[in-house]
Amino acid sequence: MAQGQRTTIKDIAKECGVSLSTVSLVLNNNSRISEKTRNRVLASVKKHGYQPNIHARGLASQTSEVISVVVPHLNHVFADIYFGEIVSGIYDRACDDNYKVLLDVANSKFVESQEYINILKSRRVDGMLFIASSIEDDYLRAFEGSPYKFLLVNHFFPNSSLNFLGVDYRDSARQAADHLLGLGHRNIGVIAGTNTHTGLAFRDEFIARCRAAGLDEKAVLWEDGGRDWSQEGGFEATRKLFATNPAITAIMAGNDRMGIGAMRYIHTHNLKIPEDVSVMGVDDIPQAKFTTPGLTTIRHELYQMGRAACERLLALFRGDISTCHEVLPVKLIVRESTGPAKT
Amino acid sequence: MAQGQRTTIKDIAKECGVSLSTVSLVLNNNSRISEKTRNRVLASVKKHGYQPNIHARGLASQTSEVISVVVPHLNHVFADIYFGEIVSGIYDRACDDNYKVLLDVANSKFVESQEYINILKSRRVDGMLFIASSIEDDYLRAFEGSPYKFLLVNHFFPNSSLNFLGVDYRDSARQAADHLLGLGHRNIGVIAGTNTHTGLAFRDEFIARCRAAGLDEKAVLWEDGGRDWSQEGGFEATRKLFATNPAITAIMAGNDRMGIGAMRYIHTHNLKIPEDVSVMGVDDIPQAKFTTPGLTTIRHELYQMGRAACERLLALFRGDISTCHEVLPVKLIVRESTGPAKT
DNA sequence: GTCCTCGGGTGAAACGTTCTACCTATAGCA
DNA sequence: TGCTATAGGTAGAACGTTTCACCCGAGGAC
Repeated sequence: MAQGQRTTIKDIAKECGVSLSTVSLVLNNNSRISEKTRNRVLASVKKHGYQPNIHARGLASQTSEVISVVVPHLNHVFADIYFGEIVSGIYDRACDDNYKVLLDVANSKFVESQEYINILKSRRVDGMLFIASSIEDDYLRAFEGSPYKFLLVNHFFPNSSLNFLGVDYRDSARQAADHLLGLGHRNIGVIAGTNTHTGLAFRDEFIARCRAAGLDEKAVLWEDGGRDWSQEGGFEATRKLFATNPAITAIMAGNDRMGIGAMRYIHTHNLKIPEDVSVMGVDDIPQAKFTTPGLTTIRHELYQMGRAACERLLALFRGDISTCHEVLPVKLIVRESTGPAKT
Repeated sequence: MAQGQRTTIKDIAKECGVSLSTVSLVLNNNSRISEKTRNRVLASVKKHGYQPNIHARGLASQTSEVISVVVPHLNHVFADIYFGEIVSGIYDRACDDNYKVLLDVANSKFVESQEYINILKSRRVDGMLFIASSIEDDYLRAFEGSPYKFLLVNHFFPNSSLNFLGVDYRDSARQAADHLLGLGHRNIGVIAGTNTHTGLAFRDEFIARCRAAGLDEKAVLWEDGGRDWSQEGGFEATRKLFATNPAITAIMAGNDRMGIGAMRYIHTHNLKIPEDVSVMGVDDIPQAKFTTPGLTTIRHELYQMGRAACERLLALFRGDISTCHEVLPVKLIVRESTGPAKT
């Protein structure tokens, strides 16, 4: 295993008495080479444990077979289940096609040094999947009309032609609103994530649906859950909502974690779920099933979304498609945290 | 942004009327070049948004400035908080030195095609951090005495010289045992992760400590928590433990998730924590603080471990060190899930 | 016998850097 | 004057592939 010089294509060629081209063609499964020669080459390759130099290959072929996944700059972001589920989907799909996945975090260095474009210019990666989702990430508009392969995951920019794939947040909001309204709730508090366009879309559609059902401005309040959509943020937002309207009988959280924070607030104030207050989340993370009571939520198939996003990026590489603007369906999951409104 | 040919060092050289070497030296901050020329070149670089081709650079310099992080083949592994915390630490440290992080999963393809070594041979990465931790990953012993830069993270092989860095699981076990014994517990159930050497070390040291305190074989039982150390596994193991010894007053879980599963089992059987049964975990994941009651645990600084592991790998690159066998300290975190044994 | 085709293979340019060895002009010094 | 040192810069080999254009020989068609 320890050797001074690594084996190169030249060594293989010499040993087999063929040209470099022949070895290269064999390695790339080109049918020009006869069975006999092919086997001789392959045997030699195996014998030496030869592996093509990735840089030489990338230089000559102008591709890297690597994709970059960009996540936002949050504390310990890779420990976040939301991003983790998506990344898992991306990885698995990429792996199927022998693509590698490179990590990137959209921190200030990444933005200021324009790493987001340099990584493509330098050919380090063939394309990017951008999960980092903030309404502030406006620099991405630079990709409009660019030749680079690029896809936003569960995130979009209004009035932009950037490729994206995500779940249908507006339908999500409608299903959630209909569920709570159907249970008779007339005083609802919304905990919104306001730093993404999808979060805003969810909030606005949810409120619009409630208004359409006859709830007035005071009957459906919203509060910001904070920029990291955390349990703590949900806890705090719930406090504020109850302070403004003590008659609230349902809390709609923009994601499950904030929903769990809301449950915690409600429990610590000796209210019963769902008898006194119903709570809903969004995403259906595994934890949602294990809360007491189980959390009613709208399932967003994050893993599948990751897979699909990666699939579309690969399709862009292949030229099978040239744009992508796609939303995936969502599904209401009723558990025990929602029930008829207290009368 | 859209151009036919990307700018190369040649374009810059031509525009500035200097040689390729000069441009290259400027880009690598070599002091040979005068301030004047340097500025001229840098201006041109900036103007064209020039970025060196990563493959050309890698080919010439024989490095890639990329490290690979290998995690085990679990379902949706990147959504796992344990690995997520470590990966976050690794990423942040790598980022400080402008290294990139590539993901790998130790699935059957990875093992059978010997990707673990090919990725190094092909120069795709300069080194590897192996978080994938199973006693079955014996193929890694192939790295003993190899020239490749390689480090096991929170994982070790007995009787092996492989580099590693992790926390001190034996000390962890001693602190946990002393805490429970000190509270008067004399019937203890251990939920162990048995598919890692660290998990086995924890179990064995914990039991040894209890025996040393006078507990006999029946008084300290252990049960396997399953290969993914999950909440469900902890739940099921707890059931078995109580079936064997209904007198148990304390459960020691090999990680927090299994501990949370244990708590769930205990709650659903109308026992009180800690009045009837004390429960302890290991790791101190953020969730441990939010359980009811809060989970007593041994804090393993996973993020810091990731950072440290990456730091050591970089030190191996630089040649500052040539081996690494290091354990990090752990700390008992007492919350409300443990209390005096019921008499 | 000549021309075509085609299977199987080769030669060498191209990809875009890094880096060593070398060059030149000028200054300093005895 | 001749010698050395040095600052500033250059030429070109090397890195290890891919791939296009080309070659050769054999078989078939006419």
